[in-house]
Amino acid sequence: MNVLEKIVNSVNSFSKSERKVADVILANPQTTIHSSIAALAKMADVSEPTVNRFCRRLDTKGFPDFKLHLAQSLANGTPYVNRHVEEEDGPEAYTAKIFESTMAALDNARQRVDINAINRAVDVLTQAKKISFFGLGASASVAHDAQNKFFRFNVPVVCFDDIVMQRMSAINSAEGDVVVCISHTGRTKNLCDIASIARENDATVIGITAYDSPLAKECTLVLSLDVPEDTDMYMPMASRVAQLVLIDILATGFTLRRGSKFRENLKKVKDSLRGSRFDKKDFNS
Amino acid sequence: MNVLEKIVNSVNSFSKSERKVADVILANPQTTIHSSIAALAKMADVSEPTVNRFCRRLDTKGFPDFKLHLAQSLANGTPYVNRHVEEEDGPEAYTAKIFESTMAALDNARQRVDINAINRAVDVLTQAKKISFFGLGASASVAHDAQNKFFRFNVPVVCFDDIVMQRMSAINSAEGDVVVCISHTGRTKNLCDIASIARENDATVIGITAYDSPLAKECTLVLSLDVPEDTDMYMPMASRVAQLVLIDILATGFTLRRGSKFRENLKKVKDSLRGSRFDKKDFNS
DNA sequence: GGATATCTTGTAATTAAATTACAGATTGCG
DNA sequence: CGCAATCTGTAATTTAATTACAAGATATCC
Repeated sequence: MNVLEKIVNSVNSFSKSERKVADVILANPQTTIHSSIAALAKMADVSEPTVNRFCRRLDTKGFPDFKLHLAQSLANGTPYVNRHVEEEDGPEAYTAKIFESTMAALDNARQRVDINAINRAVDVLTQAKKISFFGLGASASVAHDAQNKFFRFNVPVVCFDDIVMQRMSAINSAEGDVVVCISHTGRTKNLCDIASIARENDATVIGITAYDSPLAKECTLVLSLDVPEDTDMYMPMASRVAQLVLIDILATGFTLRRGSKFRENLKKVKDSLRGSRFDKKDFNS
Repeated sequence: MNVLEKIVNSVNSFSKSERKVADVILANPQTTIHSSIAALAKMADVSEPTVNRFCRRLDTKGFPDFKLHLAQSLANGTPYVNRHVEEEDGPEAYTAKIFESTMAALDNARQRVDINAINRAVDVLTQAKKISFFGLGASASVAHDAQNKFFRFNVPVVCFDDIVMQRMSAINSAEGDVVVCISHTGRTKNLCDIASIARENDATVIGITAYDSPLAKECTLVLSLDVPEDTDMYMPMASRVAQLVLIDILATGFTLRRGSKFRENLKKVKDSLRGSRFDKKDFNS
């Protein structure tokens, strides 16, 4: 866990002097990592061994080790201890906060993601006769993006953001088909229906959704991200970015499984765009 | 700059012994930050002052300071010094690498993004009579996502991923309308045309695209991200995530500008979904 | 309410680590 | 081949961190 957070959490278990140390560190974390134990002790108006004991209490080997941990915490972002956007934030503040909170969400997702599930999903996808991506609302754009990636693999891919089309498509699915249902909450009724219908028709259903949600229950395989959504803005933000990265991972896994010969194929797809674009050289000259 | 990268870059300017040190550090960066200068010197089979000189050469104050910098570099991700996915990577490796490279790209974008441009874009958007989002290919899903965010603001929003519709829409634009063109490379001919047409019809054109690209030239205001795309996969990945975060930022800026009363409106939009979802309580019971 | 036990905190001594100064070795160049 | 410049290591010095111990504060129990 992040040392800074750890300090905040265990602030109650500190003694009076240790608390002084905590306050000084939280107030100037950046200064702390460039200070000696003597300097910090002076700032907090305590003795050097107290600082040392403080470090030990946070499960570090000593002061230098503590500084290392602190440096890592600081590197991981958050000059804003609070990453939530607030009313009075200017452009600089909210821009930084959104970048930071998105990165933090990704970091979180990385740690929690189930590698085995990803591997199995890639298995299933590589063997699919047809792949369908379904999402509604904000998740629809994720589904579109997935389509855009997977159609390059020369596999039949469909993507619908319309309930009726999704339903018809699901009813027509058969064994060997893979249906990917995308929903952050996993509580969208229509999408649960789709998953259920697809399963009844022997398709494999992969859910990119919250673990333990109604949708998850309907799926053959669940890829759970569990990104805590910042509800301040009443919009899906970080969760959707994590979903996209997951799509990237699946697509990458897919190409790796297919081998390097297959990769050349992707290059062809990319090169096919050349005619529709301004050439780099043309433009520079 | 990241110390690890710095080491890799300046590997040529090192002397023989310094290079030994560099090799050892690059091979076991995690071990390094927990070693004393003596231990590291032994591992690299050099003397302690050599290690110290090595640290100084990288613009750090000395060995402890160097360790601090190294710790920060490591915290920012990359246990994989090379973040590029490789043929022989297993699921664990490529999953981690994609998360890491995406986060690195976001961090990079955060540092380069032009706050003033964002602020002006928010200005323009808040005053728009109508907002149009246009993108093609991979950028189309970003445009969809933008639509999904901005339509909540009760502003007329359109989004087309079809060149003909885009063109018609652009021709119909008028003063006070804002057209947002999204393209990573900024070299998609059709989209450049759209931007040009929209401008001729007095719309304000915001480009989310590469600085100094043909598309950028056609825009009133450019939001440049300059995320270096990992071309190994021949697919837009990190760049598109950065674009999405930029959309989040614009949407957030928009709501902040409108004030807290407006925010309640967003809650209403979100609450309107309730009927289409399984209730949390229903499900848990 | 006082005495004892426990927990805190600081001082001083010790140990460990990093840095500097200097000298020997190596390499490059005339 | 020899001089100069650069590199590298040894040993001394300095600095920083830790430990041991004692004094003070606080709580507890009779």
